[in-house]
Amino acid sequence: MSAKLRRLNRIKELLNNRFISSHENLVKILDAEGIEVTQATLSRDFAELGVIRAITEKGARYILDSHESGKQIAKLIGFEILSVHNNESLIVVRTLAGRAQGIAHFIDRLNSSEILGTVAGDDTVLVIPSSHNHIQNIVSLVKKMMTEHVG
Amino acid sequence: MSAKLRRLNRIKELLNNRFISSHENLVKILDAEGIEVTQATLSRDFAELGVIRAITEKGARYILDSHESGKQIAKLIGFEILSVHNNESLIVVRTLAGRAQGIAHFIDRLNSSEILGTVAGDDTVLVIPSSHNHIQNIVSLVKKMMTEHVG
DNA sequence: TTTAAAAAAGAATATATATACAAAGGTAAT
DNA sequence: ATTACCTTTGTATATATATTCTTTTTTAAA
Repeated sequence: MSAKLRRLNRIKELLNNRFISSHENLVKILDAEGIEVTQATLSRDFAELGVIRAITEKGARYILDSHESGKQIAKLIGFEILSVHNNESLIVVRTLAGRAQGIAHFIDRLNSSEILGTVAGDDTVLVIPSSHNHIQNIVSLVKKMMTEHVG
Repeated sequence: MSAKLRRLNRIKELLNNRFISSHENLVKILDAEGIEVTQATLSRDFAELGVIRAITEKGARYILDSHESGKQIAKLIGFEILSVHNNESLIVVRTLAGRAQGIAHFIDRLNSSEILGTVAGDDTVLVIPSSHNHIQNIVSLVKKMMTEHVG
């Protein structure tokens, strides 16, 4: 993986988990992690990632754009799953932008025989059941996992 | 109604209907309408209204942070869809390389109850229907969207 | 109406972000 | 390895936004 890609991924994580108030703010956080970058580069990265700036009570906050509004996202803390739904053949788990891979990994490790596998995009995880009969069980399982971990 | 309230209402309208790229940009538009205001005041108004700034291909755009505003953002994504097909359980949308995330995002923002979610790779978007019965409707929806926005 | 307090707004400026340009780094073909 | 090209980045700076300080306007009570 290229240095840039690594940086972009880390930026996504930080935007989801911390209150990033300015480019310079993020420059320092990344620097402390050994990722050296200038404000100018972050300006470009933000454009590339589709980052938006919301004005909050605590000043500006940079967040990843997703299907939720800026304010809603800004309020979210920790690794939350937004929803779990299904149709006749699949289960769809919605998460925050950039979180899907992690959630999918977590689901994989449940090692359930009822789950054939998962496919993760950026903010959506597809769970493929080993049989349509297992769909409700899997939905329950994921919802339970969600409450246990979000508390 | 106070002058300030009148201004705030007009600002909301303008943010919804026009591409506002900066405070100064809006200062001029308002001035042309006989509403005199400085950049500093708009800075305060934007904070009060919860305006957010999105970085688009055409530069910054200021939008209201509301559920409606998501649709505004979506309109900004320029894209081309190459094909829309389906089987008994899924819809597959093919796009140009690198465009899938944007298309998926756009489809998400349609906020259709018939769509559970999307998963995007590089040039392919998987659309998961909330029921198999909705597949034809979704195909039509996406095709309509395609002609409206690419035409 | 006068007055005191609060709210709103402007001017100047501090702070923050985007970009032009140059340089460095990477890639593919020869 | 060399060339030509494309991408990425930094530096310096232009552009844009937020804030401090001050003045003006509005509001409410007497």
